[in-house]
This record gives sequence, C-alpha cells and structure tokens, in this order.
Amino acid sequence: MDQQLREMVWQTVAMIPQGKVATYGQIAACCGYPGHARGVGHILKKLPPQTALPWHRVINARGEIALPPDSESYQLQKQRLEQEGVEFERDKIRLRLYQWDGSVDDSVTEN
DNA sequence: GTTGTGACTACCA
DNA sequence: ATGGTAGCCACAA
Repeated sequence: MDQQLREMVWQTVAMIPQGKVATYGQIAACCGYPGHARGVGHILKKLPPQTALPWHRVINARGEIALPPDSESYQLQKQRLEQEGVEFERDKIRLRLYQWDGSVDDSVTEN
C-alpha cells in the first residue's frame, strides 16, 4: 500500500517536465491519494541522495521549498531549480508561470 | 499500541 | 498578508 504509493509518487515526480514544479498535494492527488501531501514529503525524504528523480521540482502549496532553510537540501533544491530556469521571488517560486498541470497517464509502465 | 515530530494543506481571525 | 488551529498520513522511539 504505502509501497505502491511510493512507486506512484516516484513515477509522478519523474514525469514533471524540466523548468516546472508540482506541489505535494498535487502529486498525492495525481497518485489517487488526495490528502497524502505529507506522505509524499516523507517519501521524498526517504529517497536516496543519488536518485534520478527530480525531487527538487516538488514544492509546497505556498510555492516555496518545503525543506528547512538551514538544511543543505534546501540550497541544493533552490540551486537546481534556478539552474532549470525557475525564477524565484525572494524565496518563493513564481507559480503562475511554472505551475505543473499534472497530466498523468494511468498506463505508465512500472519502473 | 501510544506519542511526538515532520520536505503538507485548508480554514479562519 | 500574516499567524494560529485543525486534519492528514508516515515514521521513530
């Protein structure tokens, strides 16, 4: 169950186009688990550091990086986003331009 | 099993 | 806009 959610989150995050971002709630909803935003956050936290998943494109509903500012992952995520062309307004992302649709295909193949 | 904490979100003052 | 509160789920002790 939670493992299946984990896989679904993986593929959902993996299909986020470069230069765009998605929120935890959005991903959870796309996985068929609305309200599991927090669970998504935990899953991403459990990701291995060498993962190929663009976890840095996942942000909170406020349009900010969800990690604590003191964390190094925060800096890394912000840096990666800027590198992909995502503009920041102070520490917040301009969601108007970079919000992700979340078009998901159910027939995605298993990873 | 219970409790506390956290990469969350929505609602209300 | 900002801050507090409640609901949510997963995980560690």
